This record gives sequence, C-alpha cells and structure tokens, in this order.
Amino acid sequence: MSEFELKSWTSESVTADLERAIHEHRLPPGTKLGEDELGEAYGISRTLVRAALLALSHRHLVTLRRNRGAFVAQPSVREAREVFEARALLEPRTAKSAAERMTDADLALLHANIADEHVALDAGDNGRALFLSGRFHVEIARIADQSTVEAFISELISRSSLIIALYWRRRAALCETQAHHALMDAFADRDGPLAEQLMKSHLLDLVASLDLQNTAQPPASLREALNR
Amino acid sequence: MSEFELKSWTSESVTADLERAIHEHRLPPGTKLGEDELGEAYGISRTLVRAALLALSHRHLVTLRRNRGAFVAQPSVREAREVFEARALLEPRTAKSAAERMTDADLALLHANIADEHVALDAGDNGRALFLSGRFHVEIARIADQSTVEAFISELISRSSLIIALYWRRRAALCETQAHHALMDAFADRDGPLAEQLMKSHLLDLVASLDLQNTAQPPASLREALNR
DNA sequence: CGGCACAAAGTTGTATACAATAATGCTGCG
DNA sequence: CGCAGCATTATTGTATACAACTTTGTGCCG
Repeated sequence: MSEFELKSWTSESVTADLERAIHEHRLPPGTKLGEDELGEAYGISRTLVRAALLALSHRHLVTLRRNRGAFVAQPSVREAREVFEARALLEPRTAKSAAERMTDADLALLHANIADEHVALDAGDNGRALFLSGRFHVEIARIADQSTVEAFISELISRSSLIIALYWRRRAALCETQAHHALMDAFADRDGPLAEQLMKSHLLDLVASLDLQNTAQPPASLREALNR
Repeated sequence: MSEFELKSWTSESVTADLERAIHEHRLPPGTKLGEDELGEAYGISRTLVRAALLALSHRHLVTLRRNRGAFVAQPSVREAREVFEARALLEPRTAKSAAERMTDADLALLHANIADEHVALDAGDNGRALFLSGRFHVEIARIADQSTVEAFISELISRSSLIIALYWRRRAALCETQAHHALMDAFADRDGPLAEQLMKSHLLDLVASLDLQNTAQPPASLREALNR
C-alpha cells in the first residue's frame, strides 16, 4: 500500500479510485470500508476518506449506516430492476443521438474500447473487462453530447456492476460483446433508429441474464446477513 | 437565526433545508455560501456544513470552487437545455406508469398539492408555489413506484428551479397550472398514454417559456461576473 | 499619480483531538 | 453451565486547531 502514499490524493481521486475498484469487483458488495483502514491505505486522514465515502453513497455505490460504518452497497432485487428500467428510459434514445453525431474519431475510440475489453478477457481479468464494457455505454452518452444524461448513465452503469456481482446467472462467459459489435455497425452507418433498437434489445438481454426471481437477496457474507 | 439552533441539525437535514431555500429562490443563483456563516446560522460546525455543501454539489445545486468557496449554481444555457432534455426522456414515461398505478389516495394527494400551490400563489409566495409545482412532478415519480428514477427527477426539478430563476421569460404569471390540471384529468381516468402525451407537451411548453437564446449567460452579480 | 510588490486578513483545506455510539469480551450470579 | 449486566475496546460523529491559499489593503517606487 505504501506506493499509494506517493501520490497526493484528493477526495475526488480517492472517490474515483474506490469507484473503479468497486466497478471491477475488487471490492465486492458488502465489503466493510473502514475509515482508518482506507486513510492508512491512501496515506490521508479520515476527513478526505469521509468525503469520498459520502460521494460514493450519493451514487448509491456505498451504504452508510450511522455509527456502524460504510459498506459496498448490495442492491436489492427491487433496486436492480429499477436501475435497468431507468437505463431503458435513458440509453436507447441516447444511442440514437450518438449515432447521429458520431465522428470517425468517436468510432475509433469505441473500437479501441472493445479491443481493450477483449485483451482483458483473454488475460482473464474479468473485472477490467466488465469495467470497459460499462465504459462503452458511458462513452456513447458522451458522444451524444449530453453530459447531464451521461452523469446519470455513469451512475447506473456502476450500480449495474454491483447488480451483476450479486445476480449474474451465467458464470462462464461474458459473451454479450456481440451486442456491442452490432451497435458498432449501426454507429458506423450512422443509423440512429437501428442503434436505438439495438440498445433497447441489449438492455433487455442484460436483464434476462440476471437471476432476479428470488425475493430474499443473497447476503455477501454471514456477518452482513445477521446484522441486518 | 437563533431559533434554528434549538433543532439538532444533521448534515442531511441541513442539506434538505438549503435545497429547499434554493428551490424557493430564497437563495438565488450565485449566492456565496460561506462555511462559517452557515455554521453559525445553524449552530453547527463547519464539518457538517461542508458535508451538506458537498451533497448539494453532487446534485449540481451548488458549485464548489477550490479555495474560493461554495456558491449557489448558475446553470449555463447549455446545461439548461440538457436538464430539460433529460426530463423529456424520464418524465413522460413515468407519468404513464403513474397513471396506470394511481390510487384514489394518490389522486387526493396530488389535488392537495395543487391546492397548496394556489394558496401560495394567492399569498404572493411565488417561491413556495414554485417549490410545490416541482413537488407535483416528484410525486408523480413516487406514484410510479420508481425510486431510482424519482431521485433523478428530483434532482432535475431542483436544477430546473435554478434555470427558471435565471432564464424565466414571462415575469408576470406562472399560469401553467393549466397543464397540471389537464394531467390530473388524465390521472383520474387512469389514461396512461394521455398522461404521457400531456407530460411531454408540458415539458415542451416549459422550455418554450424560457429565454435560452443568448450565448452569454447573465451573471447574477457583478462580483461573480468578474471573478470568472 | 499609477502600478507593482508585499503584508495582513479572511476563508477554505486538511489533520487531529475528543465525544458518542456500537461491538466485544469478561465476570458473576442464578 | 448459561445468561445477564457491565467494563473494555474499537469505530464513527463532531468540533476544533492549524496550514495553505486567495483576496484585499497599504505603501513604496517609478
């Protein structure tokens, strides 16, 4: 951890670092995020750690329990459904706008993103692959030139990562890169309506690949289950 | 201010109190929110004030400028357009869902909300009327039973209040309560598609009533204009 | 008289100290 | 032996102290 202390961390950079760790499943749902522990790891005081945890709680990535501490969030089945319903409202139209505004540079960037994802998958780094897969969606919002919607989608993508950690059904393959390739074709053709339709289907497929039937949510640890 | 000190404020309640003050235009865009000043007003230390200001900045209601302090946000024309585009993506469908799930109790609550708004208008309390007008939209999201979308809409509504403060064209009348009455009829009939269409039109009307033509944004104060 | 440099004041950024609360383990009694 | 109550420990909640930076005011020099 000592190498971290060389960098001069701000609450924002710590927030980003933690968000990425959560997004990549290095910090699984339910993980206790002790203030002293984090402060020591980053070489900063609890003041900045608390600011970072507060920011993450506002994005629903961390749950704060008064006098009890901060934990990586464990979205309920209910919340999982809501997140994907919100994505269904925002992302298809955003993909349409993106397709209509797409430049060649944007296309190249998206291609590179997919390539990186394949590299990560081949290297067995599923966490990084998942992160890059999410980035693909955020980049689309950026290309659509809607920073407000982009911020919402970015939050929803990160929360989706937690949902995948808890409810993903097919353990073996993240083979849904097909959907991203199909979207790329629509983008290359600047076909807005097609991109909108493809994104809509893609999100439905994603939800379908989750196990959201059970009413009781599986606790990440016995401790968490009993403290509830 | 001393009466405030009787209550035992938490960072959350201070956040809510400030958000409402901003929403009601008691704290206009550009207002400097000094930490000592706020701390003294609420009878709390800067620690809690900072937590509240941080929360408000995450909702884009407050702009934090490093080493310079916190200010009530002044959305740009660009941001104003984006906020209403995001609302256009979220609210019509949400109104449709709400119409389909509407109970008699929900209807009564919405009616009461509109009644309160009229009372506030008659009393000349435009700030409170504006707040209640926004609450109407948030309540619809609550009725639609989509807390994730509700949180987004709630943020967008508060930001819209800032936008109205800066870009509202017709100073005289907030006579667009007509639109809310029309929506109520659709809700009473549980007519989802109509509610969706009416909400869409309502949002378009709102944008049309704003003056978003000018490229340079009007500074709320000379000081702010020059410090930029 | 104007402008630049420096000093002083005020505000925010961060760390730390202390208080309050919850978790843990011990002890004694039934 | 088991459980209740209390002491201990650990962690979070809040306030405060100090450092860093920005802004403002003053005076010197050109």
